[in-house]
Amino acid sequence: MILLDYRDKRPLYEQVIEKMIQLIAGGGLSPGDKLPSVRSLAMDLSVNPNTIQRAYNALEADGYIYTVTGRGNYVADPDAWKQDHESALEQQLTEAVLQVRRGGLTKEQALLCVEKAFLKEEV
Amino acid sequence: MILLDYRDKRPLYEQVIEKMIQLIAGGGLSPGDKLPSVRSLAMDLSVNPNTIQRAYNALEADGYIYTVTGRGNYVADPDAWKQDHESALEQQLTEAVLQVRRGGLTKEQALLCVEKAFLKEEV
Amino acid sequence: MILLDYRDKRPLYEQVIEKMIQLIAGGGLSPGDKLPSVRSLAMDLSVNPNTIQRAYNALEADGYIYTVTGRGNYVADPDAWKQDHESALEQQLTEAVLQVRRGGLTKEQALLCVEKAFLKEEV
Amino acid sequence: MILLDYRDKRPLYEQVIEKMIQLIAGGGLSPGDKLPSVRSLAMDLSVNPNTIQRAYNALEADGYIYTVTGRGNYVADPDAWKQDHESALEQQLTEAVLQVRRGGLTKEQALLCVEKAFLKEEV
DNA sequence: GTGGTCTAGACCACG
DNA sequence: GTGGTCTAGACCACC
Repeated sequence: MILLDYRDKRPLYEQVIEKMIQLIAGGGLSPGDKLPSVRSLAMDLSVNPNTIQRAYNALEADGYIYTVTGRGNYVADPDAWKQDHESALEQQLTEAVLQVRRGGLTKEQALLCVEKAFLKEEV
Repeated sequence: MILLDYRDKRPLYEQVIEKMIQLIAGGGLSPGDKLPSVRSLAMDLSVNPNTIQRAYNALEADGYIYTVTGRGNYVADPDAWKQDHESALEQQLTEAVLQVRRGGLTKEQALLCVEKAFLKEEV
Repeated sequence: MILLDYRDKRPLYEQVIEKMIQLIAGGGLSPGDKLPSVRSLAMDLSVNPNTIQRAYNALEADGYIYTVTGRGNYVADPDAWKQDHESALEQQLTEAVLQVRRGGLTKEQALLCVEKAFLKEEV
Repeated sequence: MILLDYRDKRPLYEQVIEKMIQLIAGGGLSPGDKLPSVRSLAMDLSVNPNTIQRAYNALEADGYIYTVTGRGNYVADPDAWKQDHESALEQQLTEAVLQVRRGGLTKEQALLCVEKAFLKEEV
């Protein structure tokens, strides 16, 4: 369901969050679907349950999932996060562009990068 | 000359590196110019000299500056890093775009972000 | 695993880097193998952990190893550095030959030195 | 007469020694020729006189020049250093070859480097 | 005075 | 316990 990259410098729970959001926003998981339990996913990924718990907490705080104590975690209704999600992505990208602009990259080069990133089939 | 942001999560020396590269690539410092000495810059920023040393070492390793022991650090010839620098920036941005794309952002939205980031006057 | 030469004028961390590269390039350490931890190697060599840290950082920057925070350091995939490594060695040797040539050594004498250096069994 | 490279990591006096030996062994300076005075060469190179003094001392110790107090420094008779000089160069190169060999370079690659270094016209 | 290296000891994030 | 960062203070080489 998810594959972790141990060479990635970011904390593992951030990777879990990112992958989960991708699954949810990409349609791999539909509203109401049950997420794997904290313990089982932790086993799957050979990771400490705390790591998964932390990720699920963050996902719930951001409205992507909701938790029913004693039953499990479920994908939330899209209405709750759709706009927030997109504006967050836009802000993230705008910040990245600003940074390379500070480094001296021109607008044309930046636009080319966008084109290039949207060329490849696989994501 | 440089201002550190203590709320920034990244290590201090990385901030120093980034700011210095911006100064050099942006023309604030010209080839042959002398950088502030390790100790004086450390004093200015209220930071340990080792932190500055580390940043200068990295800048030298990447060809942005060169060091003359007992004399100081100087901005290197642009030929050495110009292409590497730009291709690194492009790769960085492409990676960022790919990431938001995975999050579900469309190409149109991405292009808009670039426009937006290049609108503002200040950098 | 490694032996430091305290009479060597070069910094200790450079010696560690060199020995590690020899171990990796020489096959003494295979891709995926775990390196000794920063602290344990520091203990072994009676050296400050920072010194080892510095060497490992350099090795990672050059692609010889990769680091997983909280887990350890591992030998990287050879594809990443094999060509870079050889071309660096060749450049280093060519530079050395040029230097003795400037000193007046003939090509024949230089070739003899190579033969001599490849005669001895031990490396 | 001599040009210093401030980017060179070695001490300045070592550069002066090397350049002088090249001049002498290469025939740019003949036995009996007068070297520039410590003070004048120091002025020329914008360097502290101590640096030149140190180089001249080393050159005299190795038999390349001889000093007449109050008169100046002169190129010595080749018989004094010719063999020492060559065997020193050979030892230096052999050591360099051993080092790249330890790094995994093959004998064939090493021989190629020698050929390459002797191809270029300029020295 | 300059940069460079090393040590000692502290704190943090991750697991 | 793992690596990573930062500080403080010392010593060295070069100039």
